[in-house]
Amino acid sequence: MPELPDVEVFRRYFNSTALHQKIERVEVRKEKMLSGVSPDRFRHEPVGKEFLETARHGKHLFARLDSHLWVMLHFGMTGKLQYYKNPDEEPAHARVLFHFDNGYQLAYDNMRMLGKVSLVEDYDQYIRENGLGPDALSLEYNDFANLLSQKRGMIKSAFMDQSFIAGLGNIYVDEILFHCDIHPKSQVSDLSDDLRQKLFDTMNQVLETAIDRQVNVEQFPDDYLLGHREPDAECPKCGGTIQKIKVSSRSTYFCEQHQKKIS
DNA sequence: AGTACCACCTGACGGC
DNA sequence: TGCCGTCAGGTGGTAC
Repeated sequence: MPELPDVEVFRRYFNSTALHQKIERVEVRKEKMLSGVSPDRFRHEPVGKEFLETARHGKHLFARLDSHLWVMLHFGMTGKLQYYKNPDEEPAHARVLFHFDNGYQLAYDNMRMLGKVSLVEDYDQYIRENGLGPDALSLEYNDFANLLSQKRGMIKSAFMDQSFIAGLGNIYVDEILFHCDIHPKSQVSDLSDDLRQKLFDTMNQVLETAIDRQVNVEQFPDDYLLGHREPDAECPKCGGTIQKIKVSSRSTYFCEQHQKKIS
């Protein structure tokens, strides 16, 4: 799941559950999930502290413990959070757990373990060092247009590139291009000013809609591609046929009828 | 700089 | 039933 909207929903969930609870113990079940911090330090440093606030940049979630100490959570393809008291509510692949003194625990669950968990001292420096571009939802149009004008290659590849814009992934890039009537293999350099504006507006609209609906596919508007991601499905916008292709080796769905290559 | 491919992991599903 | 290939909403490295 976790693209920007999912991570934003996780962040709000974190805020309404684990914030301001005193940490009694940190359990690291899969040390491989940790990055840039020793298991020993990660187990001990948060103890006695509480999470004071959260922040999100792209698909990265940060929870602040101190003025210069954040826990960073990245969810890969299968990560999620669960806050619970009763042990039988523990998710199936809990890899790291924060135990609070109210008897609850926050589990970082990640079946495929493709994500990472870290301790970060300098938030801005972390974003810089990890080559993350500006967050997709905090971008002004002028900056967006400037970035695009310096970018080359296929549109889908560009929007998937986290160093270009942080937060979009396979699903939401397809969704945005679907609503802009743009073929995913179109070249960035072929975009008109009007299309740039449309891409920007659509990006914001799609991300905000997904967050607003809690990333619950059932509640997405009827004309969204999500929910019709299968070959030969009927396009919910124009009745055309949904095609499946590979773009930079990722499965890509689009409507062959209304998404034409710009040239 | 862009692209193509492999690798990291686990699990679900379809075909034989 | 069991084995096998393929696929999955992410990212990092490497080679052309």
